[in-house]
Amino acid sequence: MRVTLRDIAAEAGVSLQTVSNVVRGRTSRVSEATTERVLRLVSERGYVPNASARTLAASTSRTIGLFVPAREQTEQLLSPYDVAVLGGLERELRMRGYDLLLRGVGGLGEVTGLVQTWSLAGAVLLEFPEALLEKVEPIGDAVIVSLDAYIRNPAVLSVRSDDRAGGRLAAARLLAAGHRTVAFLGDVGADRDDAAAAGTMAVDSFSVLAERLSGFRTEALAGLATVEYVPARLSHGDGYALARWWLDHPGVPGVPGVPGASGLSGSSDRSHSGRPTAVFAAADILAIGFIQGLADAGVRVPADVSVIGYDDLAAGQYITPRLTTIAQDFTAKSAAVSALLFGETDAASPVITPVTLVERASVVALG
Amino acid sequence: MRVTLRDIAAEAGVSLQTVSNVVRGRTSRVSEATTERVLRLVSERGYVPNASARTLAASTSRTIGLFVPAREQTEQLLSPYDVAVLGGLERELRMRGYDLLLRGVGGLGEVTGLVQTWSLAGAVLLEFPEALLEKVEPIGDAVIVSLDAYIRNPAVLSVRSDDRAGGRLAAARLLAAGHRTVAFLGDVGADRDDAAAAGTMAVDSFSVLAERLSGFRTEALAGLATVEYVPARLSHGDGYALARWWLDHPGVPGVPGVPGASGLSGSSDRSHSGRPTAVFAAADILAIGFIQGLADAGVRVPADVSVIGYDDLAAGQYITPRLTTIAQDFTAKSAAVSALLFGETDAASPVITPVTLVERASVVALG
DNA sequence: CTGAAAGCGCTTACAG
DNA sequence: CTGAAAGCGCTTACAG
Repeated sequence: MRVTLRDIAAEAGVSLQTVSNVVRGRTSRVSEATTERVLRLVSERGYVPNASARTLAASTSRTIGLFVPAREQTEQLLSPYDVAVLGGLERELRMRGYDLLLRGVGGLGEVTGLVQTWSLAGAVLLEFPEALLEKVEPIGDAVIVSLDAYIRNPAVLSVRSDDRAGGRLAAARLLAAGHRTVAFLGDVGADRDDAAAAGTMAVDSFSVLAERLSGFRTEALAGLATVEYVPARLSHGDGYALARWWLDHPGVPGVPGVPGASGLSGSSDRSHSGRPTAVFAAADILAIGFIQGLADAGVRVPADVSVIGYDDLAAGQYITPRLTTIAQDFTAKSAAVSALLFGETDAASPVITPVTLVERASVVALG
Repeated sequence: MRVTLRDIAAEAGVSLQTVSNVVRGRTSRVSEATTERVLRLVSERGYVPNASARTLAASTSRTIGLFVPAREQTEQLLSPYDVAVLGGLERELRMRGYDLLLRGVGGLGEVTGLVQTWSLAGAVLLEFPEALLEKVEPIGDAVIVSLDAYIRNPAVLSVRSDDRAGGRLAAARLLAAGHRTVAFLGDVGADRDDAAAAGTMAVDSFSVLAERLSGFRTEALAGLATVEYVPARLSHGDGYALARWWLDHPGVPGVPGVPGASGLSGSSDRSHSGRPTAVFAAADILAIGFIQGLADAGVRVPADVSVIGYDDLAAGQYITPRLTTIAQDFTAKSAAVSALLFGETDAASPVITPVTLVERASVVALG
């Protein structure tokens, strides 16, 4: 039989309520002597609180839901990016005595249901489309936090990296290496206002990418470079397929088909649009796929094209050449999510986490 | 205010118990008419069951705990292998109406506590050392399932791949390619009986790897090959570092320092122990690290050395050359865990899942 | 096939 | 600083 609060109370000769107070650390209301006695009993008898009873009585649990869109059977529930976020978050919650419920969901209704069923204290929404996030309505007192979304919905707090700065950093790095014909890989999606105007939410926008592109373009243009925008989903497969785009690209005039043609070097001709000598892939997974696609086609990175990624996933260090990338601060991101979840006053939504350039081997000076 | 069973009962004009029966699908005890009426009300009023009340009353929850050893702050909670297992498991549980609690733990005491606190129906233990698993004691009626462990403890069920067959498959593949000097990369750990004799459990054994080695060695020896055993932790870093081992290896007599020396071709001299021409890394992550380490040292895979892995993680397709490997059936593994968890009669512990050779590009015929 | 009672183990006010 | 009561929303026997 499991030992309950009542058992401890009986043995200690105090009321049930006193034991409850001690167990929850409200020792200011209890004399030192009884606190000590109760604590000893708790440890001796191996008392563990019953979370269900606690939740039922308090109508809130020390549990946070982590929700991810449910995938096809063959796909993984969690992307490497999700895993990076999850690691820090689980740790953060554990330190605070909270537990984590992990679920793939098919829609907003499910998250509402789950939050209610479990009396969750909060929910974090990973990889939810912005259009969906805009529709979220408050669910009791649960705090709802999204990652990497640019939304107006006050019911959903958010944490994201400084995407625009990241884009700028990437452009600056390529500019510094002498590149003047560059490309952005990533799908910015439908324009938010277009979608709204069309009266539909079916068309989603990916503002995170739009921001990265915006920062990248601004900086690149200021450096007198030509920027090409190439839509692509953030997947290894899309990156891989993009090798074709690069190969089929009209070459530099006068130097057709020759990658990294020296004729481009130092060029500041903005109207000129030859094959990019450097590429900014808006996510590492995309960059990795792209590099592999090129490798399979016999194109060398960075000798023929420089590539810079975004995220700084571990996988970026496992490829050849090691990926130069814009690193996210995953620890800061987890901490921010948790600060928002627990209503810490120093965190105001949206929380924007810093971004840094990680120099490795996939970007090289032109010429 | 949340709508409860009692609200529905009042509106429907039936007892609370009847509503409970309908909601739980025990419709055999309820007339069709009232079932229908109750169901309509449930959906109209948006009733969702309260998991805490349910768990408290039934003293068991529809929740499974997934426990992983807690890591250092900098490490990720979940390895790519864990992610592969988790994906299928979460889906399996979701289909059955179960939820998943994910936790990093510091010891067995924590899992016991968590199982009790949440009245978990079951727990799955990922990456737990076998020595620890042997010490697990029954926790109420909770089903405890481990992955990839060879244990005698009847309190812990287990699911693993056919490690020995996997080892044999790897050896057979290398043999078929003409390799006769091969190596096994992976840490078999302390011998189980040695550890027991020493009266300590601090020294752990890794039977999964011992089995893979055993299968590999048996098959390789039967093919008259020389097998070298090289201890290494299953990490990218250890694999990377192992490039040194290969480079510093005494070369083939008469052909010092020349990798893949043709003098070796077709050799069946078992006493001869030159530099391995092929390597079986007991986990993909190790194989990937090794390949990169070699690449950085200017050694080409598979031209200079062939490499075969184990697991078939997605990452194996993201490197150059694509990794030839022994694939685990993660879907089968998830299904088996779930079958064990829910006491399906067709599943007897240990469940051994099949393994297959996935041919890609990192193994090539010698010479 | 349906109903009234007891109880799961806590917390939340409210008294002393 | 400590205690007795009520109640959270269900499920589990047990009656009819």
